[in-house]
Amino acid sequence: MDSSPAANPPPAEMRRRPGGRSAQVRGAVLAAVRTLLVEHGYDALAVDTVADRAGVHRTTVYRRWRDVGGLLADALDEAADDGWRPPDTGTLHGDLHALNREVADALTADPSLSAALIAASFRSEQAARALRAFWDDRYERCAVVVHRAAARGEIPAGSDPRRLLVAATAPLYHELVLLRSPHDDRLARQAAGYATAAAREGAFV
Amino acid sequence: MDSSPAANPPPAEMRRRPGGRSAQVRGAVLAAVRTLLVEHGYDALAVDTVADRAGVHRTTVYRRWRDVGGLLADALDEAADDGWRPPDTGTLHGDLHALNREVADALTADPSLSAALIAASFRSEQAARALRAFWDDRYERCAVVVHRAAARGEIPAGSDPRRLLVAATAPLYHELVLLRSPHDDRLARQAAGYATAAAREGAFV
DNA sequence: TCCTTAAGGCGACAACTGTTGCGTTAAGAT
DNA sequence: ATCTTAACGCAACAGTTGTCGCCTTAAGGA
Repeated sequence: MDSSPAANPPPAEMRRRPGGRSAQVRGAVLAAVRTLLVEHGYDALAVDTVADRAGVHRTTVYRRWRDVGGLLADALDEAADDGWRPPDTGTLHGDLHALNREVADALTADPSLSAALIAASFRSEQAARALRAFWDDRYERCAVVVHRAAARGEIPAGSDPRRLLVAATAPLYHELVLLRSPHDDRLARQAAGYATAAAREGAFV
Repeated sequence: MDSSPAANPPPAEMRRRPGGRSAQVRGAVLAAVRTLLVEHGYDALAVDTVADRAGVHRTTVYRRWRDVGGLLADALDEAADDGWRPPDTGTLHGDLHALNREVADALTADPSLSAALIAASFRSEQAARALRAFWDDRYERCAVVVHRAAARGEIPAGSDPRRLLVAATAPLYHELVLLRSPHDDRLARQAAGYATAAAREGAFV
């Protein structure tokens, strides 16, 4: 490749040794994580298995990612930069319902990255941090849903977006993740429903 | 049903060999579980550690409880028969707030049995089942809170107790368990608040 | 081209997890 | 008092998880 002596601008925003072996290893390992997760679900995600599949030595994975949670966290970070945008259906209830449907789909997908990360977050500090960052980002992006509703006059101005959004989505997480209830679209709709009702009453100002 | 020739009344409700060695072993093991959980938290709850503390052989624990989740599940079953009753403050909001305070206390206790069980439920089917049964029981007992509110005319008759209770408690679980937010009594109060508001609007009928 | 040095490869290791076969104990029945 | 048998104790075992020290590789700078 180009080995020009002068004017050697760093190719990307990555420091250290950008295009080198490290990057290749990281790519191979994260690819292995994704593949194994899709093929065999969370249970297949042992550090050994991932290293094996990536053609990399165990110790390398242990040193760079520490545990399965670290692997998932890194994989999530890479995936979080998608240009996801919240739904815009024209009503608060419609937006929240659509949002809850997305949440339900993510949680009940066959090998669910979300579910895997939640499980991992109880065993790995890295995974817990990544999950929290992911959710913070999502709630941030969703704030516009609440602002639009306020602008339309559906709910009082000054309603706290995060609290409203948590109120709308939490029952779904509670049923699907903690109580392991079977998935039912009524859950998504009803949760959106009473969050909307409470918001109209000014419960989030 | 009973086809025993002579009247042979079973001494207690436990079958098999009630007062014998099995019962002693079970008692010792569950006591060890409680002790270790209080002293060192969930992390100290390895099968080996429990067996050691109980003065019982490892294999015995593995055969009877299978894993840590099984131990926690059994410990929870024993503890679930306390005569717990929901608060009765005179208003729906007061009851829900008091309830949420109890939930928050249970979740933020230093070594929290609840938190340990939630974590274990992701790794053990037994623990997941026990936790679900525990919650079902609690929601059942709490239904009276909703019925009283309806009787007082605070909320429409026919409001679904379970859905209302989930709506009131889920945001708390979401913040404390999933998002790991720092504990703040406002969480408990606000969640009780908008569940009450939505209930008044008839969102749970 | 050569040098420096993170990062990766390798093997050994200890600790933990879970299972199996077999002998022993003791609860409850005759 | 004796018998039967479920449950326990025991030891050996295999598989997994995570760490360590040491050597080798190759990226990037001179």
